[in-house]
Amino acid sequence: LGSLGRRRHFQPDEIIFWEGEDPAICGNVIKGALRLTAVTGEGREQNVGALYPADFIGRPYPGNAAFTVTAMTAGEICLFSRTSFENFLSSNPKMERRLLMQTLATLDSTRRGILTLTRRTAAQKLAGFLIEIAARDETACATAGRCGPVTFDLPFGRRQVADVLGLTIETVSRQLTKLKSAGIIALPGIRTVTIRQKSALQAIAD
Amino acid sequence: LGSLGRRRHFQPDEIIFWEGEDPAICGNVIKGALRLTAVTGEGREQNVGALYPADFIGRPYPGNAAFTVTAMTAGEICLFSRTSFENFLSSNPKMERRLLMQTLATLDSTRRGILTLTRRTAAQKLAGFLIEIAARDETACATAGRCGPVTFDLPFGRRQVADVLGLTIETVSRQLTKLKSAGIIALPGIRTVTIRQKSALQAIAD
DNA sequence: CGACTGCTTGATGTCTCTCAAGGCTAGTGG
DNA sequence: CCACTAGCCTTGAGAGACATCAAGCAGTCG
Repeated sequence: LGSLGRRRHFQPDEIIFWEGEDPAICGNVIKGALRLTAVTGEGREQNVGALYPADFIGRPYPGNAAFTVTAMTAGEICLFSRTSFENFLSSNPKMERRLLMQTLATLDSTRRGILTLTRRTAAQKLAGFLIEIAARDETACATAGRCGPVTFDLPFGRRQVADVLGLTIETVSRQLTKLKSAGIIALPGIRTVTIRQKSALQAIAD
Repeated sequence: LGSLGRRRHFQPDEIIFWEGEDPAICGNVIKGALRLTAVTGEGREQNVGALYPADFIGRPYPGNAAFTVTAMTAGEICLFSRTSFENFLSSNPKMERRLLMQTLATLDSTRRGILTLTRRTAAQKLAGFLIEIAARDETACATAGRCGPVTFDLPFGRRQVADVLGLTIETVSRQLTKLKSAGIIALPGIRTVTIRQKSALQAIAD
């Protein structure tokens, strides 16, 4: 698929695209995680989406990037120039269809995310977030037993968790300690989380 | 384009698709406006998007509808069965590309909407909402002078405004009366709004 | 050791929700 | 024509959740 692309590695917090510029390139995530952020008038950041392996990045057609793309973890992307990508799509209608399906799926999950951000309490957001991260981690590692406690690393710090969930770092921290006090999770390391009672966490997430 | 589609008219509050069913049809909006809503665990509704003429509706590939589609106004849609639509796309790669571009644009504006819903106060949300509706109405009618007061009808009631903005009807009502008291808007009718000081409204919206 | 960064914890404030009551309008039936 | 009812909107009082402001703590790097 991507023999005509150029591989590029990235480090955490590296910025791939800036909001407002026209990068004229697009590509696919191969490894790692990136985030899309927009900035409010007051200068606050808000994550509006995340990109994981196989996700599409950039815009295949002219226009300024609507969001800044920043690396959350180390990883790798495969970049194409826009023109070569367009040519590729034109000659591979199947790929174009696949891209369309994927974009529609992303749209659905983005809309679903709106619910999370608007109609949930901080506790619900955080519980849901932990479950989601754990699931993503679990599929990658497949180490954990179904019922036992699951341990994983958050791919980033409190600030970024807060930006994803639309909260402040203080609220994130308080909710985490509350979950810890309740015995639902443990925090063996600063970025390490152990889910001790997944059912309870699920109940909070609703 | 749509000679193979079936026309269907709809009335306000008519439900086109239910969340969770697999409608096996998709189509385009021709006239009117629809909204996509999701329901929280507690039974509260939240608008996650709106559909206007030329927007795509439904899913072109198998899968349950992620959201309920309800008419906001009277209007008309052009519906295709999924299979005929897929065939159409396969034989018209240009249409498929157009649909892809449109979906990407929708994704961008949906992500942009997340900012509005998470990082803005009730006053900011409502001010921005009024400006947006006014602009949409204005382009349709093109009656109003650039600087003078603009009068238009809200396409729906307080409850739906609240659902769009992620607020309660009480908060919407309070913010409206506050704007009225400040002389920024007038409310000649229950669903009619006059913008008296657009610049002030814009300043509040940020 | 001291500066720095990221996390936690506390005190206070404010915005919005919730609950509750009252008003306006429209439609209905006597 | 006038109660009467039903919806929708407004308005108020109170509570709760989260943000903000402000320290304090624990690692890390020079």
